[in-house]
Amino acid sequence: MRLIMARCEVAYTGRLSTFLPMGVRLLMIKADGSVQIHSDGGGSKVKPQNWMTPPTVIDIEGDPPHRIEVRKRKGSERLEITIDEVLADVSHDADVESALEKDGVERDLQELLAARPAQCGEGFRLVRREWPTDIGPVDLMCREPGDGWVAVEIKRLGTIEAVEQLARYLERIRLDPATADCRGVLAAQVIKPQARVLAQSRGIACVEVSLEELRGSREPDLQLFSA
Amino acid sequence: MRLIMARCEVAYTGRLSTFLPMGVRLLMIKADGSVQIHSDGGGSKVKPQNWMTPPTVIDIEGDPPHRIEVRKRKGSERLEITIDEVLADVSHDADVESALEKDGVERDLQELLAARPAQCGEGFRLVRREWPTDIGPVDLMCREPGDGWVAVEIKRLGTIEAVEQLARYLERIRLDPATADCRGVLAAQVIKPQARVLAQSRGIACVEVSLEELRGSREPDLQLFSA
DNA sequence: ATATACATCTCGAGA
DNA sequence: TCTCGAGGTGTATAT
Repeated sequence: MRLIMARCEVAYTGRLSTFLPMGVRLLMIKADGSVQIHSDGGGSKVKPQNWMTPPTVIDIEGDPPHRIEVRKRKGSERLEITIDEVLADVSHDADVESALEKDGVERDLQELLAARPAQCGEGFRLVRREWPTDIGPVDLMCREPGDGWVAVEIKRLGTIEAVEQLARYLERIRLDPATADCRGVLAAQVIKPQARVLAQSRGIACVEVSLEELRGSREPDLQLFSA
Repeated sequence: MRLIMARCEVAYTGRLSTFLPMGVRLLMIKADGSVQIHSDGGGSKVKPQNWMTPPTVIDIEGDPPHRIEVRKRKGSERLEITIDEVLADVSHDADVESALEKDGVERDLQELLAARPAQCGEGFRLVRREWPTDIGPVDLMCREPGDGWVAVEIKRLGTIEAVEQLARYLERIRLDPATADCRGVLAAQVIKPQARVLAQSRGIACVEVSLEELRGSREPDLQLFSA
């Protein structure tokens, strides 16, 4: 990783055109060929003001560098950095291996709910995860106590988009006479008020579920024995 | 801006939980209180492996630092950095003023199409930009040669979501008898194949528009005189 | 402060 | 290679 603190101006042309006037910024060039330009807050906070994702071709002219050109290996994007003054220029070997371990993403929620389908609705029994439709898989397909079908869409955050997505699935599922009666349930850790309203008008039920409670709860089968 | 190259491990708890095992990484602490941790490619390229957006409270323990704790000023997010070895630690004053000038974002596209509505469809005349509905404004409302209404949704990239959004607007617009016959047109620089298919089934027309051609074309009025 | 929509979104999985 | 969907999305704007 090469870090250059420099007074520079930056022009990007590609998906759109941008220009960043002369000023002091950090140029970060990673081993994978990605490049990013950071100011000290101001406009951008965590996002770089300019960047290019790999694969790239990087052309550094001069030592100390006075011009850096970054091009995408495929496509016509170009980042042109004109350097007035280099204040610092260091290289370090940083870690490239260890992966970030995540816990609590949508996948985890889906696994927990697949093991405890009754948390999505009274008496729900899981028929299958990732139930296929011709526009993609529904997260959970269950049956209610009366044997009616229920499609469950799982999200961390329940939005209007999630409701629309489930509505699209339901359209397809109901085309099959075998599942023509299928209901829809949106299960999420948090459900936005507007999503709730739209779900209501689309006849879709909403359930908020807590990761902690799911983790704490025993499996339904075990609860039977412990009761 | 403070840049620390360090062998460290990072634990984040908040919206979810993550853990990053010991390894050499760049810690970037900006003047605005934002913090980001970059590896040298690998998993993340342009995105930091961990980060926190301002406003934050940053607690740096030791000199050289052996532990850094970052907390959100509001909420319960926490980033805990345990440092084994500091390889470099420098501070610089980077630019915080100058704004990035952009050209070619959706706003620009909307302005150009508002001035040249016929690019969205033969003989379209603009009635108004940002036509209000009770769920948000439609980008352009036009009339066709036969005086029928057309709602135009403008995107840089035409996706399924864009089609659904326009479909929601059309639902509302058609509730008003005055505009019950309203058609829909999705105008974008690029339209995804799946979006095209969904648009077809929703009775929504698709138009791909080029920023360059829009810029190059004269206004319809001027073309009349030049012809 | 909250809600909404854009983004050079980025990034990974799957076909 | 392309397409689709998730993201600790981030970020700005309007309410």
